[in-house]
Amino acid sequence: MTETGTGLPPVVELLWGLRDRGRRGGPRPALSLDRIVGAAVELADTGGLAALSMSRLAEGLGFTTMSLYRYVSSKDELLVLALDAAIGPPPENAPDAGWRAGCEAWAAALMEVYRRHPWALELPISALPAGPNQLGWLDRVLAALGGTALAEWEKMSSALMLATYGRTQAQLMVDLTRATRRAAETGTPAPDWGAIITRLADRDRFPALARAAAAGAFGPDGPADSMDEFGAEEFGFGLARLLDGIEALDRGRRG
Amino acid sequence: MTETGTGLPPVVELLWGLRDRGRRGGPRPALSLDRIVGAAVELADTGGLAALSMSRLAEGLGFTTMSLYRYVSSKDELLVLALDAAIGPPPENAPDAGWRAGCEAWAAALMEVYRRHPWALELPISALPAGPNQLGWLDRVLAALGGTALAEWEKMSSALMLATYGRTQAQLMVDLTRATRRAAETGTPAPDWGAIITRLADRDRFPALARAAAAGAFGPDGPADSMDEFGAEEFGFGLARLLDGIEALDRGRRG
DNA sequence: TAAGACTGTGTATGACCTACTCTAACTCGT
DNA sequence: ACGAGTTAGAGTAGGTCATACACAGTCTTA
Repeated sequence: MTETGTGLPPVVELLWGLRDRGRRGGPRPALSLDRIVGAAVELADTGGLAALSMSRLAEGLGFTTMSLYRYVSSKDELLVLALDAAIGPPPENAPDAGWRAGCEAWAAALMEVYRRHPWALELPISALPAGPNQLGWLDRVLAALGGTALAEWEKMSSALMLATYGRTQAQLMVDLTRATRRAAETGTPAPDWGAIITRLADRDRFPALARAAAAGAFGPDGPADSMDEFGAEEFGFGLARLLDGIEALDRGRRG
Repeated sequence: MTETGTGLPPVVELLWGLRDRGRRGGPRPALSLDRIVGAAVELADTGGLAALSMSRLAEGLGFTTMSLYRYVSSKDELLVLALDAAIGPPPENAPDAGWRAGCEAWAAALMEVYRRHPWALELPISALPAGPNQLGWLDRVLAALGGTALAEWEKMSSALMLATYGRTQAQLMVDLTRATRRAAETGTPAPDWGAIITRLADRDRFPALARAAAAGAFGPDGPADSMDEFGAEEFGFGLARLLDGIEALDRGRRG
């Protein structure tokens, strides 16, 4: 058994590097947790989560599969570590830009992280964040929200909303680019969600949906059609509403 | 090959039951897609996504594993079908309750769906919704938003935000109950995220986080601690902000 | 220098998804 | 009524995956 006595869950200890008790014997380790996690991130970056198997990972490192289990107790544990590593340190806040701009920059940076590591979107968000990088990001958005008069728990809730927004928006971006790229590769036209909906949205059964489809709320002329236009209007709509809502509360709090 | 000539993607055809060309020969089918999908939902409901394997599913139905592949081309396809089936038909809108109450009720109903089928939260949201039930839900929230002066694409974006909110909130609920239940079963105390954060949030490295932790933004006294209090304050905070933001835009639009 | 601990290896197991083949059942046109 | 064609489900088998376990070699420490 590996007793470290911190009382923290094992994954958290690994995340924070609290397992580095000095060696008490045995061969000098040729591998390291950092190398493993780094290689895992790289592998997932290039081939997606499906490409990240313990055997492929070990092979890439030049070790046997089972050697990885000296550093990680399960693949799930490794995924948690890889996620925190992929997220990386948070961006610095511009100190005097106002809380709203700070939140916007933070959300944009988060989306950029997901764009670079799309496999992070495939991971089910199982537990609340506990890694140093995840907490770093959380700290930064809480700091940005420090410019408001919200209570601390309200800032926390707002931070969660912002993080979710970034994740969702990144998901849309990634899906779109994937579909576009696949269409270009295979020659088949990209399955056009707008066209599909327009076809399926029966006017009697789905009146509101049919109206939206007819108005081009999605589809070839919708604002979310091409990657280029993606940033223009629709991109920031949800974020703007969310920040408006926070701003309204802030104004109310200030009296 | 199975040419149906609708031009729709294969999964979509299955979702909408467009594959029911009459039989042209062969034994009378003893299985059916509906039975398979229904059993899959049931299996996932009781044992989670991990319990849903093609072999277990077939065994429960009294058929061989490979027989399922006469109805479904891959497990992924089955998951899409199971998801739409689990979601079920949308709730009816109260006609004259106002758009805000409508959206709130819709979000609550969505969370209830996720509570009943927590495995749906484990599915990576791969593509945009296209199943009849998913489109039904989308139609209902668009209808509720019909009470605003928003443009159609703005309603669509708002609907996405609301759906994401419901999903995220359900995720939190499910995580919480899971942790609580596991703690009760094993006797070990539930890993208290608040306590962990409080321990890890160094005042110098994570000042804003440390402040939040000190204020009890999470932790034993935080609003999200027990399942009972969960609904009280924090529960609706994000939704309220979101709806405030939409309402502000609506007021602006109305002049 | 002996004891003990630890690292990486090799082997093995069971679960999983799914491609392919085969047999028997059923429909339809004649 | 019958033969041709089609299909449903069974059976087999292959490949990948996560991981449990035992072993041999290597380094620290007393």
